[in-house]
Amino acid sequence: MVGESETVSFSNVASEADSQIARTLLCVREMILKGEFSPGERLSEAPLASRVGVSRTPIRLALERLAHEGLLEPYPTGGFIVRKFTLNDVWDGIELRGLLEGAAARLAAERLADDSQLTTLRNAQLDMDAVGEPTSETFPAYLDLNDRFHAEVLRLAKSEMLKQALDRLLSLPLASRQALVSLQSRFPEASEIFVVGRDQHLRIIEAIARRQGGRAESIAREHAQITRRALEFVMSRADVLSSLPGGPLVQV
Amino acid sequence: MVGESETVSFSNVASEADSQIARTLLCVREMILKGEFSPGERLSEAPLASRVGVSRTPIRLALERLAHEGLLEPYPTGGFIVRKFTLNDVWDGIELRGLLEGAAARLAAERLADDSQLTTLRNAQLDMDAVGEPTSETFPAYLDLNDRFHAEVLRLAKSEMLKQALDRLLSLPLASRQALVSLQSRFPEASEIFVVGRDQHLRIIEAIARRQGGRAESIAREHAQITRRALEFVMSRADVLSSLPGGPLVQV
DNA sequence: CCCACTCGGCTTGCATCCATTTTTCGGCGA
DNA sequence: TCGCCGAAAAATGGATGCAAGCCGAGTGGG
Repeated sequence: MVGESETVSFSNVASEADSQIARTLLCVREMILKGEFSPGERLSEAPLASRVGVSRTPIRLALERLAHEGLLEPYPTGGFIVRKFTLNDVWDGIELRGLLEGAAARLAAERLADDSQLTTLRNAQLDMDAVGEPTSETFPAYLDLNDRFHAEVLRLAKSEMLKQALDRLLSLPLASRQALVSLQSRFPEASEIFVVGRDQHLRIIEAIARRQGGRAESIAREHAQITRRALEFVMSRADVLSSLPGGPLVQV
Repeated sequence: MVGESETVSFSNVASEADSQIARTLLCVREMILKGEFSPGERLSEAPLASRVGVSRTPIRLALERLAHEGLLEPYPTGGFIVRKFTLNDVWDGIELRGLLEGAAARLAAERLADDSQLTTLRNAQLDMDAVGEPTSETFPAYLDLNDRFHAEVLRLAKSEMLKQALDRLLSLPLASRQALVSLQSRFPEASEIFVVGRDQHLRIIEAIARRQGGRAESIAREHAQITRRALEFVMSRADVLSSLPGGPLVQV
C-alpha cells in the first residue's frame, strides 16, 4: 500500500470509484476547481499521490486528462501547471458555447425526421417545469434537467463532431451552464432570468418543431448569454465568485 | 532493455524526438492515419510497445492523448479502439470548421486595434502568392503557408477558447485543411478551386481591414467548403481516398 | 560585494514487475 | 453440429525502482 499513514480521503464525493484513475481525476479536478492551487502553480505528482492515496501512475494519467480538458497546461521542462483564466476567456467561452449550441439547434431543426423525436426534448422541458423556479434546495435538480434539455437538442443535431466540441468546452466550468449556480436566489433579477430562460427553451422547441433552423439558431445563441448575465451579477462580489466552481482560477 | 530483438524503427520521420512519449505519439498517430489498423480494432499496448521500441508507459500516455484527440475511443473493459469515421462525420467536421473559422474572422475584424497588426496576415498571403498554384512539388509548402494564413486570422481573433476548439478539430485530418492534398493536380477543376480560394483569402483580409465583421465571417465560413469540394472530387475513387491521411478510417 | 560555479535535493520520465480481469480457445455434452 | 463451460493466455490497471535532468543554495573567486 502507498501513503499508508497520511492518506486522507479528500472528498466526500467519489470516495469510492470504479478505478483509481477515475477517483484521482474527480479528486484532483475538484481540488483545482476549489482553488486549492493557485493559478500558475506547478502540480507535482508525489504530493498529490500521497494526498489522494494512490501511486504516481494514476496521478499522471489524470493530470494528462486534465491538461486536455484545459484545466492544466504542460510545463516546458515537464509536469503541469494550473492554467490561468482571464475574464475574457470566460466571456469568449460563453460566446463560443452560444455559437455551438446555436448550430446544434439549427441542425436539430434541419435534421428532424418526424415529430415523435421531439418527445424526449419536450419531456425534459416538462420535468424542468415541474421543478419550477429553483430554490437553493432544488438547484442541483434544476441544473441536471437543464443539462438534459441541452443534451437532447444536441442529440437531435446528430453531429458527433459538434457534440465533442461542446463537451470539451463545457468541461471548463465557468463557461458552462453550471455557472448558473451563481444565480442561487441571491439576486432579485434571478427570477426574471429564469422566466426568460424558460421561454427561450419553449421557443427553441417550437422552432425545431416547425423546422425553423435559423430561428432556432438565433434563440439558442442568445440563450447562452444567460450565463453571462448571471456571472456579471456576481462579478462585483469577489467572495461569491471565488466560491463558484472554477472561480478561483479566474484572474481579476 | 525492452523488445531488444524485434524493435523496428517504424517511421523515417520522428526517429529521433525529445522524449519517448512524443516519439510514440507521432509514430502511433502515423500508423493509425496510414490505416495500419482497421477501424474498431482494439489497440493493445504490448505489441505497440515492441513495435515502437519503448515500454508500455509512454504507450499508455500516447494512447490517452490520441483518445482525447479523437482518433481513438475508450473501450468499456479497458484499452482503446480505433475510432470509426463516417462520411457524415467528415462533412459535419468541415461545417463546424467553417463555423469556427468564420467566428475567428469576425472576431479578428471586430478586435483589430490598428492596421499594422494586419501585416503578418498580408505577408502570409504574399508568401502563398509567391508559391503560386501548387504543383506536387510545392504542395507541402503551399499547405504550410495556408495553415499559416489561417493561424494568423486566429491570432487576430485573440480568443484562446476559439483557438483551442479549432486546434482540436483540426487534429482530425479529414476535416482539416490537410485534406486539400486530394487536389494534388489530379483534377482539372483544381486550378479553379485554387483561384477561388485565393480570392477568398484576399476578401477576408479586405473585410478584416475594413472592420466588416459579418462579411469576414461569411467569407471564411464559405471558404471552409473548399475542403468539401476537394474531398467530393476524390470520393468516387476509393483508392485515392484511402491514400489520404486518415482516409482509411472513413467507412464508406 | 557580486558573480559564477558546483553540489545536493527533488522531480519527472521511463522501465519493469505484480495482480486482477478479460478474452479466447479447446473440449465436452446435449 | 451447436452451445456451454473452464482453464490457460493475455490484456489492462496499478505500483515501484532507478536514472537523468532541473532548481536552488551555498561557496569560492574575482
